[in-house]
Amino acid sequence: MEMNSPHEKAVQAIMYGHRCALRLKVRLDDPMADNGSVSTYDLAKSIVSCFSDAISILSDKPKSEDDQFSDLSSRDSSPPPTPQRNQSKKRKINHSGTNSSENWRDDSPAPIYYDGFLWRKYGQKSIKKSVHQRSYYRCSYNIDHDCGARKHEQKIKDNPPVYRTTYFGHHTCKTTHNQDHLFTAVQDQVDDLESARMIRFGEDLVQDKESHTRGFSLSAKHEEDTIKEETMDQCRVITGDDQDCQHVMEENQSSPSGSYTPPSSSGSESVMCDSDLLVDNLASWDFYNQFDLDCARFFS
DNA sequence: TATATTTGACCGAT
DNA sequence: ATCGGTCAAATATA
Repeated sequence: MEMNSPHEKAVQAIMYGHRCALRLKVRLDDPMADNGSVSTYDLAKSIVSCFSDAISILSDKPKSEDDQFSDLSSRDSSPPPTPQRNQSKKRKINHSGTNSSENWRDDSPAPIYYDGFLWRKYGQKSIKKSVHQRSYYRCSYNIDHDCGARKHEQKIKDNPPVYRTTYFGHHTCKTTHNQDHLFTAVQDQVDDLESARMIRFGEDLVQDKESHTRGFSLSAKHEEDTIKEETMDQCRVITGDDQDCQHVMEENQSSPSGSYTPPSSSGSESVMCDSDLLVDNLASWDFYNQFDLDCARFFS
């Protein structure tokens, strides 16, 4: 099963947000039950971002479904990375001296926090034409799998913010190992917390995830943190107030934004893939809904 | 201590 | 000489 249609992406975004919301609720119900590795603010921000994503995807349907995503992937053997989770405009670019079929540009209102691949930052430069610096990333499997994929990311516009990510080369690494660690990891955290609660309701959704023994870091998270600090700095200049910055940033946020720090995992031997995640989620979706109703009744 | 990021140096292209 | 991309030592982080 492929995870390509906008509908499926929207469903995933909503499910991700739902998991974050569940965790937030768990924490609000019983602050001691949570290990506190993720701040309440970050959880809330993730929830807002996920719904923004879903809304963006669904409201974009009339024009983008046919000509942008499907068309480009079917025409080219090296499509942009999937799953794509931000509202963005993808464009093939011509770059003299390189194979243009392997280069992609992606503009989005927020830094891409997860594009299906793991990246390692290897440089950052001031660019003549822009006040914003450009960050350089290469595939985290650059050495392990001799993967030559790279990307640049740069904020190219303020108000509304536009972040341009340009992809170069194609991934020769095993993408099933590269993709979906974030979702897997996030789901692990939420599942752990949910398991504890669901037992109270006589249910047992504990699943063998194997992921807590793995260790990896998400460049995208740090990438986002950098941008976040830059944005905060800009806000401070204007408002001189950190709380205002938080509000402004929250309103401008339109992607899950990496605020949710996943647990460590080495990822290199993960076998979790799209279909696993989707089936798993769909299987528990009805239960989650019922669980919400039960909780609402129980705590009201 | 291992791994990732930061940041000035280096280098090729123009 | 300047610019943009990459390297790699220093630094940060878990």
